[in-house]
Amino acid sequence: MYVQILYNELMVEEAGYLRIGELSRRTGVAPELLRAWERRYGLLRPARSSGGFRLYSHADERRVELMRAHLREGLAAAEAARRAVEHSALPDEESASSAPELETATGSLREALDSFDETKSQAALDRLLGGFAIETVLRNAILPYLSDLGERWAGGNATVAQEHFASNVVRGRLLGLARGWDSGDGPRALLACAPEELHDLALISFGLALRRRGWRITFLGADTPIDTLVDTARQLEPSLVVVSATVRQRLTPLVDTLRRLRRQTRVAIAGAGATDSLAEAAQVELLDADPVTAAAELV
Amino acid sequence: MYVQILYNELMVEEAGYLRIGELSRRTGVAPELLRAWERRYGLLRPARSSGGFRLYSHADERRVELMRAHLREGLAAAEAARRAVEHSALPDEESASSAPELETATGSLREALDSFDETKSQAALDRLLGGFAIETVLRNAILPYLSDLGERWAGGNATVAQEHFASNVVRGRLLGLARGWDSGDGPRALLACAPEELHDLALISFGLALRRRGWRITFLGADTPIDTLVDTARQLEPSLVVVSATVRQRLTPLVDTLRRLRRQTRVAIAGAGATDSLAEAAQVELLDADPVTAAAELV
DNA sequence: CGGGATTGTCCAGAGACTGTACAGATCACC
DNA sequence: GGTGATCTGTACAGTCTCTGGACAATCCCG
Repeated sequence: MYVQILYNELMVEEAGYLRIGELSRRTGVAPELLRAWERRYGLLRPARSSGGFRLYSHADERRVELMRAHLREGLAAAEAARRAVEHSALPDEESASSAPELETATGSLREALDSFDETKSQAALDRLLGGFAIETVLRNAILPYLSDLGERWAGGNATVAQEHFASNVVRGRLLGLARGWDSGDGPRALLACAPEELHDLALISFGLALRRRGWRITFLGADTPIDTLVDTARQLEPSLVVVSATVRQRLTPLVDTLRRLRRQTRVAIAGAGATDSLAEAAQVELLDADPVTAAAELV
Repeated sequence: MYVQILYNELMVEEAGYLRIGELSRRTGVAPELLRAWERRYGLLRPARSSGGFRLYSHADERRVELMRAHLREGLAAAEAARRAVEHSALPDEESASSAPELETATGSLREALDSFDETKSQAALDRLLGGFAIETVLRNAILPYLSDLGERWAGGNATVAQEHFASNVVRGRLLGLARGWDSGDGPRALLACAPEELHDLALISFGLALRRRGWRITFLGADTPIDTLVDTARQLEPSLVVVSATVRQRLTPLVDTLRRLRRQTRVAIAGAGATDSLAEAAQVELLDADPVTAAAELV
């Protein structure tokens, strides 16, 4: 199923569909500048319409976002572009023969994690992260594997130890990618799991996806008491606070506090435990898509 | 081995990327002075853009930080530069004269973590891990900081959020160092925190220290149910199982199970919650030193 | 204390880097 | 056919950086 989704996305990407004005509006970068970046640094490789208009893909849009993020960090334009190009796999690289490769690598990741083989797991993650954009890896490999593992556990076909082992390998890797995610001058997001909630990987994924869009992330992690979250929000004055939980019960007691917090900051709840009615009761936003999509929709 | 890894890392990131203005902003050293330090002491060896602009690498940035630290200590500029160059060329050198440097870097780590500054924290960790053996960093910087943070929290001088934030930064870093720690052909250790126990950093530290002595590590992490630990021990047949907890109560219910597990494997308990009487009751070993020392004494 | 060495700062003129602007032509769509 | 968007190519201004040397404050040592 995920492979199918990937294919569809890639088709759309390959088809190219944004003209320069629309890309400019979305990214806030002047058309002249977009052309200059293309000419000078090869940042973008738009397809062309029959009449010669540039047609940009999702990947192009992402590259512009990356470029802007790097500029905010203070890098020179030439260097920012070099990194943006390097860091986001070229669309043809990611599409042509790679959907099977994605599937293969995901398969070996699953196998390695299931059998407590850390070294092989890291190698599989290397292949994934080396060949695909991080959003792709999260959405198509890591997150599906984790939720599948949860289901297998519920069905008695996986152990808690496997889940713990896999979580720690993945957590280390994701936190490694998170390095420096609080730098720059984008809006700041404060992320925390609800009290008693120990599943932080989806929240880290969300942070990474948000980071790619220029946000600054402050991550408090699992089992964060609501009082200290409120205090920290007051101290850091983030543009957004996200509280995540896998089950409803862990969010229910927070409703009143979140509603109060809502008066000073934008607040959202996320995770399988975040329901429509809870969001309504607390008068906060609901992030109900997968972490990568949620980050994309947030902007 | 770790030195080798570090070297490789430095090689990879050797590519220049910061222009002089940005390096100046980041380090707080005027551009003129940066050029003067390069000209007079050879402190920096920036690459050049095609047009002749200096392009500095991470290593250069670190050298400037080192230089500044030495200047703050009162060294003359020439001497400070000499040390900065020498030290950054030999990251594993732990001379007597570097104790102040260890202290300085630990200070900036504390400051950065306390104020939710992830980027600065990582930079401080870079300096620590670049300049000292990992055991030194764990024993003299990271673990003391964490226990101090715990005490400050108990005394009302630190928040849970600070503890959570710091834990996640450090956890990401340590798990990054843990990469591949299950490979090789040494004896295998299976590490887990007791049920409900969420503090896993000391246990990770212990795993890293053990790894340096040739062990293979399988890490299950926080809040591991005892049943799945026993199952996994049966499956992996490790040479040693370690269960860790910060308070006694989390180990007490495990005594009987551990005694049974003892019949098939060597077992130890660790952490502040592991007491003499518990170890005796369960007939298992007691690791009561700090993680690094405990690993050294285990052999 | 005096004199030399050290060290942080400053400058001018030239060139590099980068965002923006414009002219004249073409394209897309009603 | 008209209107708005986009095309190419070039130009330009503002900012940053370069080199090489000068200079004043400070330090060190006899």
